Amino acid sequence: MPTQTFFNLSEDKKKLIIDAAVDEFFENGYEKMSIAKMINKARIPRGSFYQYFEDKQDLYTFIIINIVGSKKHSYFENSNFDKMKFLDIMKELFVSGVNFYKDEPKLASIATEFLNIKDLELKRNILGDSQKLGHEFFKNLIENRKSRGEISKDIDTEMLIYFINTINSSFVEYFIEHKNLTIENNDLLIYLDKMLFLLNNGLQSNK
Amino acid sequence: MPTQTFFNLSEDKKKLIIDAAVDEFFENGYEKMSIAKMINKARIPRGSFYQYFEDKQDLYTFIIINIVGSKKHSYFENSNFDKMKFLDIMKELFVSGVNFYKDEPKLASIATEFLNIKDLELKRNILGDSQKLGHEFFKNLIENRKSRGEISKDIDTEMLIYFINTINSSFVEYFIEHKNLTIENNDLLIYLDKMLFLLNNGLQSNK
DNA sequence: GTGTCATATGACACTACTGTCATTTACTTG
DNA sequence: CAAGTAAATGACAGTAGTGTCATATGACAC
Repeated sequence: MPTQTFFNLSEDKKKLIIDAAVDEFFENGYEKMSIAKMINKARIPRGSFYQYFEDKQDLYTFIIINIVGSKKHSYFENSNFDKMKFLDIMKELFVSGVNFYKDEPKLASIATEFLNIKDLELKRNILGDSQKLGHEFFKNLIENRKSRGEISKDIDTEMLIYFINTINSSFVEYFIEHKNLTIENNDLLIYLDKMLFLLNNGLQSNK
Repeated sequence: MPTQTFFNLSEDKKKLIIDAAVDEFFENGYEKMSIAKMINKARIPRGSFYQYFEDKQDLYTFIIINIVGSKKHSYFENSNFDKMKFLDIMKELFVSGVNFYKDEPKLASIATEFLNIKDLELKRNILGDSQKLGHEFFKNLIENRKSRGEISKDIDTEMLIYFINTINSSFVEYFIEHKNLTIENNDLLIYLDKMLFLLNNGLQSNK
């Protein structure tokens, strides 16, 4: 976490620093991102950076949790899930991911890179216990829907959670690679409906 | 591609170099992998390396295509797909991925990292046209199965290809993270069957 | 105005590489 | 063996960073 000195800075200066850091992480990824370039972009002296942050990981942790995490969260929070169909919740989850990407492409990109980080030690250092929250949410949701008969009890919950996380992140990646898909012209929603159709009915679709 | 000088080396020396390079790529990933460390491990002089390879990307390309690619390929090649059920082909695809990981964990790891590379330019440089081969294989397979009535024609082919690729790589990753799953004690196959069940029947499973 | 504290600053020493090149060595063949 | 070619070698110059530290500056308190 940054030092008190950093938090004492004016909002403008903090924003200047964070923006430059986000740019650098976005452009070069965690590994190749260089503090030298970032302080150059933000036009702050080298010494100052080390007065604010311990090192690159310290800066990254702050950005992932306090910048990326908090903004992303706000996109998937406001609905009354209890009354919604499971597939509609999934749809909203996927769409909120795309909307986040559209509004904050750099932050979304950084988030995606973070999710794909192989170094689990680093990931754990950064996330602490908050990684479990998403898992709990899905687990409760799925088990609730099983009891309502909306999801077959033959489906393994853990497997379905993994499955959903996988296709969710791949859906956003697919959107990024095919940027001509947009929510506005509906192509994206058509694609999404195809995917949810497959998820719901399986290959045979003959119910 | 390596120079003729490299190919002229004895098999032992080539193996020594490739093994050291594979180790380094495995341990540090493409970005952080250092030629300095690798030549140190292989105990070849710096000048020699540059007599064999142009640079890191040249070495990487060679390893991806001629070492990883060719070995991986051999795991999913020998069956008579035409007579098999679609789900059994999928099963074999997933299992062959796990078997490859078990026999060649470093190579499999390098392959997974390669698939997740964000720099599409680099990826294209390395793969050339061979990236399209896998896609064609699945496309033919799926359309063939649609005409046989094994897969519903309501399913979008492109989407299904993407879907399968996604869950395939996620399946191997899931296996890596849960190493207690093994083919020997059947846990892995049970998990795989659950996944294929979901893929086949969808969430409702009430056909 | 002086002391004190927080903060700002950039030169510096250090680390970890990369790619080159002049020189040496080894191998081959007439 | 002598000449000629292929390959091996490691010192070197250059690049791109990291983290530190002595010093400078500004602001406020008395």
